[in-house]
Amino acid sequence: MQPPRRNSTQSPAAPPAIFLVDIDAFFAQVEQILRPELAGRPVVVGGLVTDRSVVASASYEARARGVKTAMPIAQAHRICPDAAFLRGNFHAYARFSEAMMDLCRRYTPLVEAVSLDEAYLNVTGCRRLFQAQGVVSSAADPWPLEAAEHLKRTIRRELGLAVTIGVGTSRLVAKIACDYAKPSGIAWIHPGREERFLAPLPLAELPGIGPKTAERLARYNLRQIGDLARIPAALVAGHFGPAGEALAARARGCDPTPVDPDPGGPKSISRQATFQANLIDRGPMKAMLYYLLERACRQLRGAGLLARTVTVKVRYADFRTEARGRSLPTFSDHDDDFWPVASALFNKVHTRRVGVRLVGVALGHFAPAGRQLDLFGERRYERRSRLYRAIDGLRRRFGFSVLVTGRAIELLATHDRDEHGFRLRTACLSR
DNA sequence: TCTGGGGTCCTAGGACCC
DNA sequence: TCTGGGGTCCTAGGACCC
Repeated sequence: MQPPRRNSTQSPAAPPAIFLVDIDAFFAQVEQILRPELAGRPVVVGGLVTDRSVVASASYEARARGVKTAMPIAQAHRICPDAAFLRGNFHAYARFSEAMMDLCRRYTPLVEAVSLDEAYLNVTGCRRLFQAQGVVSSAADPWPLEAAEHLKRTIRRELGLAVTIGVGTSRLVAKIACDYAKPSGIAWIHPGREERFLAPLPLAELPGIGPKTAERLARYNLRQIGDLARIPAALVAGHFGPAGEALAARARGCDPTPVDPDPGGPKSISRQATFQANLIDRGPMKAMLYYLLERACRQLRGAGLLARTVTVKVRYADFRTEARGRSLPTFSDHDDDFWPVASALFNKVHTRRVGVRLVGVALGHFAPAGRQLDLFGERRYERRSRLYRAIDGLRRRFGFSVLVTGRAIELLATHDRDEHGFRLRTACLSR
C-alpha cells in the first residue's frame, strides 16, 4: 500500500478520522498464542504465585473470575488458583508489538505507538486511497468503520491477535470509543455526536481523570462527563486552574492533540527493583542501586544519549516513598560519573530505621551523545567510553550477568535474581 | 490482601539574573 | 530605607497512564 496523499478533490470540511487500535489483554493473549495449551484458560502475567508482584495482564478467562490489572499476584491466586501464572516474556511482546505497528503503517504513515499494545492512526482523507486499494467499497458508509473492520481482520489473520478499535474525530473520542468496545470490538462515533456519546459516561472514563480528580469533582456533584460539559469553561478554570479549561473542553470531546508518528526520544530512563523481603542493611541496598544504575546507563548509551540528572528513590515497608535528584556539572553516559552522586543521594533519602522494600534510580535531562570537553577531559572520557563499549558488547553477547562489578557483587549473596529472572550467581560462576 | 516497573506531565517554591 | 517584575533553572512531589 502507498501512503495517503493530499487529495485536492476531497471536501475541505472532511472531519478527522482517528483510530485507536488496542490489543486485547496483550501479554496474556501473546502467551496463549505462543502456548496453545493455554488457549481458553485463565492466564495471569506479572509474576509467579510466590512473587511479590502485581498482575500486569490477565486473559479474559481470568478477568471473568475477578482478576484485575495491578492486583497483587497473591490476591489473584486466591481468587483464581487454577490460572497459569507467568513472569512474562518481554522480548516476545516487543516482537508482536512491532509487527502490529508495521501492519498499521501499511494503512497510513501517521501511526503513533503510545505503548506496546496501543497505537493511534490518523486516516483523515484516506477514503479514495482505501477505495483504490479495496480496503473499503465505493459505497462504504461510513467508510472509517469499514476501514477499521479491514484493519482488525488483517491483524487477526496475519498475527493471530484480537484487537479493539475505537474510531472518532479526535484521539480522545477514539480512546473512549475503544474502551467502550472492549473486548474485540469496534466502535465508531459519528462526527458531531461526540457530546451525546460522552455525556452519560462516568467522569473517570475521561483519560486524565484518575481516582483523585474524580473524587474532587464528585464533591461538586459532578459524576458524569455531561455534568462537566454543561458548566462554563471559565467556571471550571476558576476551581481547577488553567488545566481546568482543557478539562472542560475534553468533556465536550475536544482534543487538539495531533497523531505524531515521531514523538522524539525518551525524557527519562529508570530502573527500580523490589526486594523479595524488606531490607535493613544498607550494603545490599547500595549494591542493588549500583546494579540498577549500570542497567540504566547501558540503556542510555544504547540510545546514544548523555544525561545530567540522576534521581534516587527509596520505598519503605510502610510504602512511604522518598526521592532526591541532583544535576551534574556536565553531561555524561558513564556509570562512574553518576555513582558518587547517586550514592550521596541514597544517604540523603535513606534516613529511617524502617525496612526498605524498593530502591530505584532514574536518569534525566538528556542531550545527544558527542560533547565538547577540554583536551585532558576528552582523553580521559574517551578512554572510559571505550571500556564501557567493551562491557556493553560483552553483555550483549553473553547476557548482562556475564560481568558483575565489585559494587554490585554483594547482590550475589542476597538477591540471586535480576528482574528478568536470570540467576546471577549461576551466570557469574559459569562464565 | 498487601500493594511492579517504566514512563509522562504538571505545579509550586526558591535561587538567581536582568 | 525600601524595594518591581519577569524569565529561567533546579528540585520535590503528585497525579496519571499502560
